[in-house]
Amino acid sequence: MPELPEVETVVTSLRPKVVGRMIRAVHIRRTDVIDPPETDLPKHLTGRAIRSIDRRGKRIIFTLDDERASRFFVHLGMTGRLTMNQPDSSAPPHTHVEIDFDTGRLRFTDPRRFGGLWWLGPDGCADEGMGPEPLTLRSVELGRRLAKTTRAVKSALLDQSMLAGLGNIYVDEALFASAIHPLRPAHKLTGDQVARLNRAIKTVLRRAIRSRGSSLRDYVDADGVSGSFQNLHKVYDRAGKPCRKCKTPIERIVLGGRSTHFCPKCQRTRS
DNA sequence: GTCCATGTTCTTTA
DNA sequence: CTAAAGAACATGGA
Repeated sequence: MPELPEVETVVTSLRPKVVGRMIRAVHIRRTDVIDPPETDLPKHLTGRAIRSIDRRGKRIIFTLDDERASRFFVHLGMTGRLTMNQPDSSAPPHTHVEIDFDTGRLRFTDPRRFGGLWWLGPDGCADEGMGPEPLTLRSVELGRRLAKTTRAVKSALLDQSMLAGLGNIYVDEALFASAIHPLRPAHKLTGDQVARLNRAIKTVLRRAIRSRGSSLRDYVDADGVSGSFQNLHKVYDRAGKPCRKCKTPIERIVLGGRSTHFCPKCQRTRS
């Protein structure tokens, strides 16, 4: 479900509800979504206030208002939700963690449990294994990174240590917007193609954020509201439908085990 | 029953 | 040794 635009939307919708608020209680309903496993989350969080909430890649980072700036982050995996609810409201199925504020109950639910909560501790840093942020990345730096691998550009862009925050939807959309074939080896992109790709990534992500993300199945923001960018997808989940630019049927292939959508006419630079 | 799914990580292969 | 490809994880919907 959640890629950079969805996570950004969760963060901005959650921020005014939790920043500056005191944590009154923490309920762990499944310990195996917490990492490290022995973390005593209620001990760390109860009585502390939230200083800030930020996004890094697909991670939602909470910084506590203690003198040591303790941190944890939530990753939504495929089906995770982070929503603010009425105090004392009862938990729906697959609720794993609840954090109570005076103003409401923050709830992490995740049926597939690919997501979780990671305790980072004092001065914790959520950057490990994360590539640069795509919204501020310069074209030369993207090119420098892509030149280091022979993998298909689609697979390279999905790698969070290459670039942090893109997932299957937005990689397909960005490759279409820059007219690059997903199978093209990353190191073979021309300078012009890298520049186009870098621009396309930013444009697609900004538009998706403006639409509050794509809701294909599970995704909602902190208020439980769906996004609408799925209506503006040009290739993702449109196999067999006419390309919005040239009417050629959109193709679907499997690349690295992931469904991959592209227009065979608009995205011809294959090798 | 089958296949598929917005993500990550571990294992296997080259 | 490293990079790349593949499998695995858990659940629900079509």
